[in-house]
Amino acid sequence: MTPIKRILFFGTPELAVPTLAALVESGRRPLRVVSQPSRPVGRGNRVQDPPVVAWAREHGFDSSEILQPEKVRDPAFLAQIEELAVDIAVVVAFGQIFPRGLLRLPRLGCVNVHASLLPRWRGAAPIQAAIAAGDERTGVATMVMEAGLDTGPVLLMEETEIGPDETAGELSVRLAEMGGRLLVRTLERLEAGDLEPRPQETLGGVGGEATYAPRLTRGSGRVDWSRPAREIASRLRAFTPWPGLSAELGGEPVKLVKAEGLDERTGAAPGTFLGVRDGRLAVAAGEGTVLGIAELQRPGRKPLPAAVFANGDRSLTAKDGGVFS
RNA sequence: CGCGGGGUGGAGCAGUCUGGUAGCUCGUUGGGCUCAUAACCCAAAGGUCGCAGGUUCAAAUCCUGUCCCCGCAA
Repeated sequence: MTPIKRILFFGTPELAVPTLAALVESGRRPLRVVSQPSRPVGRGNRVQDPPVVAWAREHGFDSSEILQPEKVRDPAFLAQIEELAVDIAVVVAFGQIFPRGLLRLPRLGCVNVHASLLPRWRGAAPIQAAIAAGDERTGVATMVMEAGLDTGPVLLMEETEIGPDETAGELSVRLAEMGGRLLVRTLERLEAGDLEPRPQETLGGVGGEATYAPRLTRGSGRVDWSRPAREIASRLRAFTPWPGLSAELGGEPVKLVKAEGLDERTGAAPGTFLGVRDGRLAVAAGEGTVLGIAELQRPGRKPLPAAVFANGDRSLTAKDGGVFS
């Protein structure tokens, strides 16, 4: 028995909130909640607290318990942490790389909640990467952090299926909840002393080979019409709700909001608009496949069901129009 | 004063730069065709062009102000 009482929580976005909530609900209220600094965000450039900070404030954490260091490797911040003499640090989607010094500070080290079946999809965007790659299963893992990014030994891992129509946004919500519960179980078992960290190389390929999921870039992804429809649809789900996937029609950008592969073949050039099928725009994709776009959006406009979009959009009916690129 | 898009009949849009009393697709209503139809044909109804003011012989269109909606700042 090694009681784990003195806990530090590191997290920033919405994705991290359920984990913090699970900690608090399980009676392990962190000593401090650490997030990225509040920055001017949103229309009008107003300063907004990150979701984790907002949640903490609403749940009884006062300002002295919330830390928002510009850089965690700042000596003053590290000294502050050292003084707290914590047992463990819990990290989920924090957004800054931990220096070695910080990794060593907690008595039991730092535990990260990562949304993939390690060692598959290490890195910043594991959820999106899994969907984009067409994976049927993914999960969450708790692991002991070490200097390499997401390379540390795994404590617990839990799998789940990726729904055929599930978007990254939807899957994130589920995994965040799962991650919170998994973390609590991890702490319980660490406390009980019956949990051995397993190096990722010894996991027997649960998550497959080690792969890396790079941070998604700002700005929308671009449809590659030469790819099969199913692949385009997977990428779309992975990039929903952010950063989105767009194409060009009639010289203007269009964002795909919802699409799927159709049971239809065509000899038409990729990108060619084939007509409306059951409320979807059928567009030729790679290898003779056909993509069915159910919902799409013009810049500055709201998302429209394909049938409605087709009524107003002239590019589709123009003599030489009707080609996506 | 962070950057940008938009507000035109019930829905989605064009028209605004190069002022001249409003157009397209869908929907709605009536009629026709058909064994029948969400299909097709014909016809009709429906808009103070966000709001206010200004310029003009004339403003959806130009100018000024104002309200509202939305995207981005990863």
